[in-house]
Amino acid sequence: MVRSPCSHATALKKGPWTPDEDTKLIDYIERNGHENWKALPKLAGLNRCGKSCRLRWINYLRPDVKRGEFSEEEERVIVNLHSALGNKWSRIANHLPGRTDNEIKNFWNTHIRKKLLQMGIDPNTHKPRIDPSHFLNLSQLLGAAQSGNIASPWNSFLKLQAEVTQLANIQLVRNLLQMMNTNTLTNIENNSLLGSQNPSLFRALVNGTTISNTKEPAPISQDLANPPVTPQANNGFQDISNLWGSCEGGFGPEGLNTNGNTWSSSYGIQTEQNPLPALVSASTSPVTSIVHQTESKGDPSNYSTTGTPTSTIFEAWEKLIDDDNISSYWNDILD
DNA sequence: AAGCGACCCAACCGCTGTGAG
DNA sequence: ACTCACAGCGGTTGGGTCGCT
Repeated sequence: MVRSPCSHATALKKGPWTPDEDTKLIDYIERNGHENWKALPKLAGLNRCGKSCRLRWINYLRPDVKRGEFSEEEERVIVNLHSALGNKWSRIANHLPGRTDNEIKNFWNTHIRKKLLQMGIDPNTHKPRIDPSHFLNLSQLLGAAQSGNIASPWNSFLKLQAEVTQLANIQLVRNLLQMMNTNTLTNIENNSLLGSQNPSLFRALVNGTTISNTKEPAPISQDLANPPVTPQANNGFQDISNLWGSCEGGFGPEGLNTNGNTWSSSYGIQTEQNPLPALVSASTSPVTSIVHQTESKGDPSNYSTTGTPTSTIFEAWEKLIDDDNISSYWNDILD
């Protein structure tokens, strides 16, 4: 392996760049360009290696570098792209004019990563950090609740309400996971998603509908068709899928789920309609209350531009998790 | 005000990809 | 086919800054 000249050129200066060095580098590149980074420092009168000059120019001195805080839109794009591309910072940076891979990488590690972790989402897999055993416990709880002795109409109502609430919560988890595993594979690098928040994506979250690309037949790149997926993440997905299958039976034939579709056993893209019916009324579920708030705004396209409190996946999660009524419930699932 | 730890980010390091010879 | 040199990428580091005690 050929080592970088910088690694053994100890006579060359390292560390932070001085304003004088910056000026020299800018002046030279503006006059002569940067076709040969190796030769550039000597020609520009800099005691730096070419690699260092290149990095300084690309990450800081380039005139089109955008400085300052990342916007919410940029953050959203980064998350969407990262969910499909992984730590391909350079490719992500291609979609954010003026932002460098280094800057995006730093922003991810210092801000987004923490944010995702706080929300109970694994920043590597973009899936909720779920211990399958918790889901088993939940399944058992639901089964026990359903098989409990119903002593009175009031008791029956309370049980039904609890079940409906939990069903709605589970459906949100399901929609999130489905969306993360479907939408990101089919829509990333598609301008309809990157340019602004995708209304379909949010509808999928709140309604349980599956994103499809019927309006956007843009070809899927090879990377997106075969995204990097860790075996561990895949297993977790299957576990949840299986669990959901068991929950379907548990909720009975009263119309809560009658379609019979099941999750794909892998990261295959589901193109059929969502097997789940519409959620129950908003008054009975904290989840559907979120849905209700948003849908009441009318045109789904409004979700993206008005900055409503539930306009992103993150915010939907945050709202849900922050709700005192169900915080303990989510802690069980997400912690 | 001082000490300390957490955080941020520019820069470095080491590796891979690629093209020329 | 092979070697070499360079560009580019992603992970990591360390110095500066900030906030808390």
